[in-house]
Amino acid sequence: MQKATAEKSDPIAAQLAPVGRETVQDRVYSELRRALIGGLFEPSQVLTIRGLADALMTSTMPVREALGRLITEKALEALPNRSVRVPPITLERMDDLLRARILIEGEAIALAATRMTPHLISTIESMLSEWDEMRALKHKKDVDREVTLNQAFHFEIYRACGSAVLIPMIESLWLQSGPCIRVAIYAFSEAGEVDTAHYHRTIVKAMAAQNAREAREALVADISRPFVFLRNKLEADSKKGIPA
Amino acid sequence: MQKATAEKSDPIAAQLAPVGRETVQDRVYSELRRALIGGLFEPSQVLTIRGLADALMTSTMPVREALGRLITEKALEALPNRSVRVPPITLERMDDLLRARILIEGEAIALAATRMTPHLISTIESMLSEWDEMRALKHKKDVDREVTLNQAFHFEIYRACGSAVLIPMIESLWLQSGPCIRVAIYAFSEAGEVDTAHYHRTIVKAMAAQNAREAREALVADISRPFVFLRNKLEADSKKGIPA
DNA sequence: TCAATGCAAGTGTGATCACAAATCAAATAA
DNA sequence: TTATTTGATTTGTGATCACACTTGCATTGA
Repeated sequence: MQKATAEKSDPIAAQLAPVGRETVQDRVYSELRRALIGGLFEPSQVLTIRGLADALMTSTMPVREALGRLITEKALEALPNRSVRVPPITLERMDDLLRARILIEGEAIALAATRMTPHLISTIESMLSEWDEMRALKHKKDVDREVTLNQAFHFEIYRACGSAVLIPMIESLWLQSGPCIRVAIYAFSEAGEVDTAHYHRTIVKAMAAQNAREAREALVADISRPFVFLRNKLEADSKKGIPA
Repeated sequence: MQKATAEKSDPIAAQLAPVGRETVQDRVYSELRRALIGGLFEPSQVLTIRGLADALMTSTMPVREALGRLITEKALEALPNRSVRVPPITLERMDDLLRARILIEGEAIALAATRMTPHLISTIESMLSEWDEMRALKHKKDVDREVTLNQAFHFEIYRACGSAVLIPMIESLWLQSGPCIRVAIYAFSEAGEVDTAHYHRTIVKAMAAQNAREAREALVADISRPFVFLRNKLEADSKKGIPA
C-alpha cells in the first residue's frame, strides 16, 4: 500500500482555512457515498477495507470509519463473516424502498410546495433547461451525468421543505436505492428513450403553482418509474430463468 | 487508561460461539444507543472519545467508530471544533422530529395493523399488564423502566409492519428524540400522574380489531403527548426567562 | 478419484503511537 | 484591573502494528 504519512503542517495555509478543515475520513465517506448513489458498485459486490484504502490512496483507518457509517444507514451490509458488501436487489426490498420513498419524499415535496419562493422556482426551472442541453448532445449515453442531474434537481426541491430531520432520511433512502436505480437506468436505455425531463417539468409546474397535492402526485410518478420498470424486468427474467 | 490487551484465544469457546461473535465496537455502540434513547445524556453535553473509552473499559478505537455511526444518524452532532455533543433541544427541532415520527411511525403501525396475528395480539396485550405491575409498586418513580417498557411496546408493534426500511428509520428517530423524551417524562412526573397505559390500551384495541386508521390515530395521540407537553413547558419557561 | 487435513495469504478488529489543533491556565504587559 | 500571550494539557485524526478468523489451495490420506 502506498505510504500516506502526515505531511508537516503549513501554519499559513492552516490559518487561511475557515475553521473546519476537511478530514480524510470525510473525503472517503463522500466518495463512497457518491459511488453508491451513482450505482458505481454492483449489487452483492463485497468491499474490502484494504482494497478501498489502496484505491483511495489512504490508510485503512478512514475507510473503516466510513464503511461503519455506511453500514448503519443500510447503504452497505455487514455479513456474519464480518465482510461488507453492497446489499443485493430483491423484489421485496425494492417495494419496501419505493413505499418509504413515496411516503417521505412525498411529504417533503408537499411541504416544499408551500414554501416556494420566486427565486427557488426560477432555480429549478433553470435546471430543466440543463436537462435539455444534455439531450441535445445525446450521441453518448452519459448515465453518470443523468444521475447527477436528477439528484441535484430533487434535492434542490427537498431542501426547501426546511426539515433537518426528513432530508437526511431521504439521503439515506437514495443511498439504499442507488444500486437499483443504476440498473434501472441502464435498462431504460436499452428499452428506448424515456423522457425524464417531462416528469420533471410536471413537478416544476405544480411547484410553481404551490399545489402540494399535484406536486406529490407528480413526484410519485417520477420516482416510481425506475422501480416498476426494474420490477417488470426482474419478473420477466425470473420467468425465463426458472422454467429453464 | 486501563489496559485492554487482546487476551489469548480459547479455541474451545471459539467453536462454541455460533458464527458472529460480538465485537467490542458493537457493544460500545449498543451501550451509547441505549443511553441516548433512555436520555441518560444531557442535551448539549459534549462527549470525548477518551472519556467514553475509560468509562466503557476499552480503547479509543471502538468508541470513535461508534461515535461516527451515531453522528451519521444524527443521534449526535459534530461541532466544527471536531468535538461531538448530544444535540441541544430547540422548539423547531422538536416540531420537526414529531412531524417525522407521526409520518413514519403512523405508516408503520397502519401497515402492522393489517398484519396482526393472534399470537402478536396476545403478546402486546401481555405487555399492558406489565405496565400495571409497575404501577402497583410505584412508590419509586422508575423512569428507566418506564422508558424501556414504552420502547419495547412500540417496537414490538413496529416490527410487525414487515418493513426492513422503515424500522431502522424509526430507531433513528427514537435515538434523536431520546434526550427530549427524558426531559418530558421528568416534567410529567412533576406535573402529576399521566396514564401512559391508557394510551397503550387504546392502541392495542385498535390493533386487535385490525383497524389501521384508529391505530394510527391512537399512536399519534400517544407519541405527541410528551412533545406538546415539553413544548408548553419550554414556552412557559422562555416567557418567564426573557422578560426577567 | 475424492475427501480431509494443513498451510499460507488475506481480512477485520483492537491497541498504540505520532502529530496537529483546540483548550485552558498562568504569567506578563498595558 | 483587564487584555494578551505563552506554555502545558487535552483531544481528535491518521498510521501502523499485532492478532484472530476466514478463505483458498495444495498436500496427504483412504
